[in-house]
Amino acid sequence: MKIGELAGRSGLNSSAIRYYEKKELLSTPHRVGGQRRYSSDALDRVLLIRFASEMGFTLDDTKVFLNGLRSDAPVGPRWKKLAHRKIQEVVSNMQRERCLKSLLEHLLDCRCCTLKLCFFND
Amino acid sequence: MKIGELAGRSGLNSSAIRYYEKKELLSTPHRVGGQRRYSSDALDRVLLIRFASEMGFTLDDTKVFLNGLRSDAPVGPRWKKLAHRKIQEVVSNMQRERCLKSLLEHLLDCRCCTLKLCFFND
DNA sequence: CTAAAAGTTAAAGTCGACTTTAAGTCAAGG
DNA sequence: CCTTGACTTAAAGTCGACTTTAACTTTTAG
Repeated sequence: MKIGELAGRSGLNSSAIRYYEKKELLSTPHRVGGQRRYSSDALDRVLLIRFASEMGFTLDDTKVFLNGLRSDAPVGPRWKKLAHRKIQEVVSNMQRERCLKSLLEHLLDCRCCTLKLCFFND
Repeated sequence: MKIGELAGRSGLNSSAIRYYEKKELLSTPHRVGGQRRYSSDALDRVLLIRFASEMGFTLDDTKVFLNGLRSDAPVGPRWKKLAHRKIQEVVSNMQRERCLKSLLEHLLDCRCCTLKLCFFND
Protein backbone atom coordinates (compact mmCIF):
# COMPACT_ATOMS: atom_id res chain seq x y z
CA MET A 1 0.00 0.00 0.00
CA LYS A 2 1.34 3.47 -0.86
CA ILE A 3 0.89 6.38 1.47
CA GLY A 4 -2.07 7.76 -0.46
CA GLU A 5 -4.02 4.56 -0.10
CA LEU A 6 -3.23 4.30 3.60
CA ALA A 7 -4.37 7.90 3.94
CA GLY A 8 -7.58 7.18 2.07
CA ARG A 9 -8.37 4.09 4.09
CA SER A 10 -7.63 5.68 7.43
CA GLY A 11 -9.30 8.98 6.69
CA LEU A 12 -6.11 10.89 7.37
CA ASN A 13 -4.06 13.15 5.14
CA SER A 14 -0.77 11.77 3.83
CA SER A 15 1.00 14.61 5.55
CA ALA A 16 -0.40 13.44 8.88
CA ILE A 17 1.02 9.99 8.28
CA ARG A 18 4.47 11.38 7.52
CA TYR A 19 4.11 13.51 10.62
CA TYR A 20 3.35 10.48 12.77
CA GLU A 21 6.38 8.79 11.33
CA LYS A 22 8.62 11.73 12.18
CA LYS A 23 7.13 11.75 15.67
CA GLU A 24 7.88 8.04 15.98
CA LEU A 25 4.31 6.90 16.37
CA LEU A 26 4.71 4.88 13.20
CA SER A 27 7.82 2.90 12.36
CA THR A 28 9.54 3.74 9.08
CA PRO A 29 8.12 1.46 6.36
CA HIS A 30 10.27 -0.05 3.65
CA ARG A 31 10.55 1.86 0.43
CA VAL A 32 10.29 1.22 -3.28
CA GLY A 33 12.10 3.83 -5.31
CA GLY A 34 12.11 6.15 -2.32
CA GLN A 35 8.37 5.81 -1.75
CA ARG A 36 6.85 4.34 1.39
CA ARG A 37 5.02 1.01 1.21
CA TYR A 38 2.76 -0.09 4.02
CA SER A 39 1.23 -3.37 5.16
CA SER A 40 -2.24 -3.64 6.67
CA ASP A 41 -0.62 -3.71 10.12
CA ALA A 42 0.23 -0.10 9.48
CA LEU A 43 -3.44 0.59 8.82
CA ASP A 44 -4.37 -1.00 12.16
CA ARG A 45 -1.75 1.13 13.83
CA VAL A 46 -2.92 4.32 12.18
CA LEU A 47 -6.55 3.61 13.04
CA LEU A 48 -5.52 3.07 16.62
CA ILE A 49 -3.66 6.39 16.72
CA ARG A 50 -6.64 8.14 15.21
CA PHE A 51 -8.97 6.54 17.71
CA ALA A 52 -6.72 7.53 20.59
CA SER A 53 -6.58 11.08 19.41
CA GLU A 54 -10.34 11.23 18.98
CA MET A 55 -10.54 10.05 22.57
CA GLY A 56 -8.53 13.07 23.61
CA PHE A 57 -5.05 11.60 24.00
CA THR A 58 -2.15 13.81 23.02
CA LEU A 59 0.20 12.30 20.43
CA ASP A 60 2.90 11.98 23.06
CA ASP A 61 0.54 10.10 25.37
CA THR A 62 -0.58 7.94 22.49
CA LYS A 63 3.01 7.11 21.70
CA VAL A 64 3.67 5.94 25.23
CA PHE A 65 0.41 4.00 25.40
CA LEU A 66 1.04 2.25 22.10
CA ASN A 67 4.61 1.45 22.96
CA GLY A 68 3.29 0.03 26.23
CA LEU A 69 0.89 -2.18 24.32
CA ARG A 70 3.43 -3.21 21.69
CA SER A 71 4.01 -6.71 20.37
CA ASP A 72 0.95 -8.36 21.92
CA ALA A 73 2.41 -8.06 25.41
CA PRO A 74 0.03 -7.63 28.35
CA VAL A 75 -0.10 -4.12 29.75
CA GLY A 76 2.69 -3.37 32.22
CA PRO A 77 2.75 -1.36 35.45
CA ARG A 78 4.08 1.80 33.76
CA TRP A 79 1.23 1.60 31.30
CA LYS A 80 -1.27 1.10 34.12
CA LYS A 81 0.02 4.13 35.91
CA LEU A 82 -0.48 6.21 32.79
CA ALA A 83 -3.94 4.80 32.33
CA HIS A 84 -4.86 5.76 35.89
CA ARG A 85 -3.55 9.25 35.36
CA LYS A 86 -5.56 9.54 32.16
CA ILE A 87 -8.70 8.29 33.88
CA GLN A 88 -8.29 10.97 36.54
CA GLU A 89 -7.90 13.57 33.83
CA VAL A 90 -11.03 12.36 32.08
CA VAL A 91 -13.02 12.26 35.29
CA SER A 92 -12.14 15.84 36.11
CA ASN A 93 -13.05 16.94 32.59
CA MET A 94 -16.39 15.22 33.00
CA GLN A 95 -17.03 17.02 36.27
CA ARG A 96 -16.16 20.33 34.69
CA GLU A 97 -18.49 19.60 31.82
CA ARG A 98 -21.37 18.52 34.01
CA CYS A 99 -20.95 21.78 35.86
CA LEU A 100 -20.89 23.81 32.68
CA LYS A 101 -23.91 22.02 31.31
CA SER A 102 -26.06 22.68 34.34
CA LEU A 103 -24.93 26.29 34.48
CA LEU A 104 -25.95 26.78 30.86
CA GLU A 105 -29.25 25.07 31.43
CA HIS A 106 -29.85 27.24 34.46
CA LEU A 107 -29.14 30.36 32.45
CA LEU A 108 -31.53 29.25 29.72
CA ASP A 109 -34.18 28.55 32.27
CA CYS A 110 -33.79 31.60 34.47
CA ARG A 111 -36.09 34.41 33.39
CA CYS A 112 -34.57 37.12 35.55
CA CYS A 113 -30.98 36.49 34.61
CA THR A 114 -28.40 39.22 34.96
CA LEU A 115 -24.66 38.94 35.14
CA LYS A 116 -24.53 39.72 38.81
CA LEU A 117 -27.49 37.60 39.82
CA CYS A 118 -26.35 34.57 37.90
CA PHE A 119 -22.67 34.60 38.71
CA PHE A 120 -22.04 36.57 41.82
CA ASN A 121 -25.11 36.27 44.02
CA ASP A 122 -25.13 32.61 44.90
CA MET B 1 -6.76 49.47 41.08
CA LYS B 2 -3.67 49.16 38.86
CA ILE B 3 -3.26 46.29 36.48
CA GLY B 4 -0.93 44.41 38.82
CA GLU B 5 -3.47 44.40 41.60
CA LEU B 6 -6.25 43.27 39.27
CA ALA B 7 -3.95 40.53 38.05
CA GLY B 8 -3.14 39.46 41.60
CA ARG B 9 -6.78 39.43 42.68
CA SER B 10 -7.99 37.56 39.64
CA GLY B 11 -5.14 35.10 39.50
CA LEU B 12 -4.22 36.15 35.98
CA ASN B 13 -1.06 37.61 34.57
CA SER B 14 -1.11 41.31 33.67
CA SER B 15 -0.29 40.35 30.12
CA ALA B 16 -3.46 38.26 29.94
CA ILE B 17 -5.50 41.27 31.02
CA ARG B 18 -3.96 43.45 28.33
CA TYR B 19 -4.61 40.64 25.90
CA TYR B 20 -8.29 40.51 26.86
CA GLU B 21 -8.47 44.23 26.36
CA LYS B 22 -6.96 44.01 22.90
CA LYS B 23 -9.43 41.21 22.10
CA GLU B 24 -12.28 43.42 23.32
CA LEU B 25 -13.37 41.20 26.16
CA LEU B 26 -12.58 44.03 28.54
CA SER B 27 -13.40 47.64 27.83
CA THR B 28 -10.49 50.09 27.91
CA PRO B 29 -10.18 51.50 31.41
CA HIS B 30 -9.33 55.13 32.10
CA ARG B 31 -5.69 55.97 32.65
CA VAL B 32 -3.56 57.91 35.07
CA GLY B 33 -0.27 58.95 33.53
CA GLY B 34 -0.68 56.34 30.83
CA GLN B 35 -1.36 53.51 33.29
CA ARG B 36 -4.62 51.60 33.44
CA ARG B 37 -6.87 52.02 36.49
CA TYR B 38 -9.64 49.53 37.14
CA SER B 39 -12.79 49.47 39.27
CA SER B 40 -14.06 46.38 41.02
CA ASP B 41 -16.53 45.88 38.18
CA ALA B 42 -13.50 45.03 36.07
CA LEU B 43 -12.57 42.38 38.62
CA ASP B 44 -16.05 40.86 38.32
CA ARG B 45 -15.71 40.89 34.58
CA VAL B 46 -12.28 39.29 34.62
CA LEU B 47 -13.40 36.59 37.04
CA LEU B 48 -16.29 35.84 34.76
CA ILE B 49 -14.00 35.53 31.75
CA ARG B 50 -11.71 33.27 33.70
CA PHE B 51 -14.60 31.14 34.82
CA ALA B 52 -15.92 30.86 31.29
CA SER B 53 -12.56 29.82 29.99
CA GLU B 54 -12.15 27.23 32.75
CA MET B 55 -15.52 25.92 31.64
CA GLY B 56 -14.11 25.37 28.18
CA PHE B 57 -15.41 28.42 26.31
CA THR B 58 -13.14 29.91 23.70
CA LEU B 59 -12.37 33.60 24.15
CA ASP B 60 -14.45 34.42 21.10
CA ASP B 61 -17.42 32.50 22.50
CA THR B 62 -16.94 34.16 25.85
CA LYS B 63 -16.96 37.55 24.20
CA VAL B 64 -20.29 36.85 22.53
CA PHE B 65 -21.80 35.34 25.67
CA LEU B 66 -20.73 38.25 27.84
CA ASN B 67 -21.91 40.81 25.34
CA GLY B 68 -25.22 38.94 25.30
CA LEU B 69 -25.46 39.20 29.06
CA ARG B 70 -24.38 42.82 29.22
CA SER B 71 -26.00 45.60 31.20
CA ASP B 72 -28.29 43.45 33.35
CA ALA B 73 -30.51 42.62 30.37
CA PRO B 74 -32.23 39.26 30.28
CA VAL B 75 -30.68 36.78 27.86
CA GLY B 76 -31.85 37.21 24.27
CA PRO B 77 -32.67 34.68 21.56
CA ARG B 78 -29.24 34.94 19.93
CA TRP B 79 -27.65 34.16 23.26
CA LYS B 80 -29.99 31.23 23.78
CA LYS B 81 -29.06 29.79 20.43
CA LEU B 82 -25.40 29.96 21.36
CA ALA B 83 -26.11 28.39 24.70
CA HIS B 84 -27.91 25.51 23.03
CA ARG B 85 -25.03 25.00 20.65
CA LYS B 86 -22.61 25.00 23.54
CA ILE B 87 -24.72 22.50 25.46
CA GLN B 88 -24.65 20.16 22.46
CA GLU B 89 -20.90 20.53 22.29
CA VAL B 90 -20.56 19.73 25.97
CA VAL B 91 -22.88 16.75 25.74
CA SER B 92 -20.86 15.25 22.92
CA ASN B 93 -17.64 15.80 24.84
CA MET B 94 -19.17 14.03 27.79
CA GLN B 95 -20.16 11.08 25.65
CA ARG B 96 -16.67 10.86 24.22
CA GLU B 97 -15.20 10.98 27.68
CA ARG B 98 -17.49 8.34 29.10
CA CYS B 99 -16.44 6.12 26.24
CA LEU B 100 -12.77 6.78 26.83
CA LYS B 101 -13.12 6.18 30.54
CA SER B 102 -14.75 2.79 30.15
CA LEU B 103 -12.25 1.78 27.53
CA LEU B 104 -9.38 2.61 29.84
CA GLU B 105 -11.03 0.80 32.70
CA HIS B 106 -11.56 -2.20 30.48
CA LEU B 107 -7.91 -2.20 29.47
CA LEU B 108 -6.82 -2.00 33.10
CA ASP B 109 -9.10 -4.85 33.98
CA CYS B 110 -8.41 -7.14 31.05
CA ARG B 111 -5.62 -9.59 31.86
CA CYS B 112 -5.14 -10.91 28.34
CA CYS B 113 -4.91 -7.57 26.62
CA THR B 114 -3.20 -7.24 23.30
CA LEU B 115 -3.56 -4.53 20.72
CA LYS B 116 -5.55 -6.67 18.36
CA LEU B 117 -7.76 -8.27 20.97
CA CYS B 118 -8.63 -5.02 22.67
CA PHE B 119 -9.19 -2.82 19.66
CA PHE B 120 -9.92 -4.91 16.62
CA ASN B 121 -11.65 -8.08 17.78
CA ASP B 122 -14.94 -6.77 19.06
C1' DC C 1 7.64 9.44 -24.67
C1' DT C 2 5.23 12.52 -22.18
C1' DA C 3 2.03 14.70 -19.15
C1' DA C 4 -0.32 14.34 -15.06
C1' DA C 5 -0.81 12.40 -10.67
C1' DA C 6 1.27 11.04 -6.58
C1' DG C 7 5.47 10.71 -4.00
C1' DT C 8 9.70 13.02 -1.64
C1' DT C 9 11.99 16.66 1.68
C1' DA C 10 12.70 20.52 4.90
C1' DA C 11 10.88 24.47 6.42
C1' DA C 12 7.39 27.62 7.26
C1' DG C 13 2.51 28.59 8.34
C1' DT C 14 -1.94 27.98 11.20
C1' DC C 15 -4.93 28.42 15.36
C1' DG C 16 -5.93 29.82 20.22
C1' DA C 17 -4.53 31.77 24.32
C1' DC C 18 -1.31 33.64 26.04
C1' DT C 19 3.81 34.80 27.48
C1' DT C 20 8.15 36.79 26.61
C1' DT C 21 11.14 40.27 24.96
C1' DA C 22 12.94 44.71 23.94
C1' DA C 23 13.03 49.15 24.81
C1' DG C 24 11.44 52.16 27.12
C1' DT C 25 8.19 55.44 30.96
C1' DC C 26 6.14 56.25 35.53
C1' DA C 27 5.74 55.99 40.68
C1' DA C 28 7.28 55.33 45.44
C1' DG C 29 10.80 54.94 49.09
C1' DG C 30 15.15 56.46 51.02
C1' DC D 1 17.97 62.65 43.05
C1' DC D 2 18.27 57.96 42.36
C1' DT D 3 17.14 53.33 42.30
C1' DT D 4 13.90 49.80 41.99
C1' DG D 5 9.83 47.90 40.70
C1' DA D 6 5.61 48.26 38.18
C1' DC D 7 3.86 50.00 34.11
C1' DT D 8 3.73 50.90 28.72
C1' DT D 9 3.96 49.18 23.63
C1' DA D 10 4.47 46.23 19.50
C1' DA D 11 6.22 42.25 17.96
C1' DA D 12 7.87 37.79 18.31
C1' DG D 13 7.76 33.26 20.63
C1' DT D 14 5.28 28.95 22.53
C1' DC D 15 2.64 24.58 22.28
C1' DG D 16 0.22 20.72 19.76
C1' DA D 17 -1.22 18.70 15.72
C1' DC D 18 -1.03 19.19 11.63
C1' DT D 19 -1.12 21.56 6.76
C1' DT D 20 0.97 24.15 3.23
C1' DT D 21 4.62 25.42 0.26
C1' DA D 22 8.49 25.02 -2.71
C1' DA D 23 11.20 22.47 -5.29
C1' DC D 24 11.98 18.00 -6.97
C1' DT D 25 11.54 12.85 -8.31
C1' DT D 26 8.84 8.63 -9.36
C1' DT D 27 5.01 6.21 -11.15
C1' DT D 28 1.35 5.51 -14.24
C1' DA D 29 -1.88 6.10 -18.12
C1' DG D 30 -2.35 7.17 -22.81
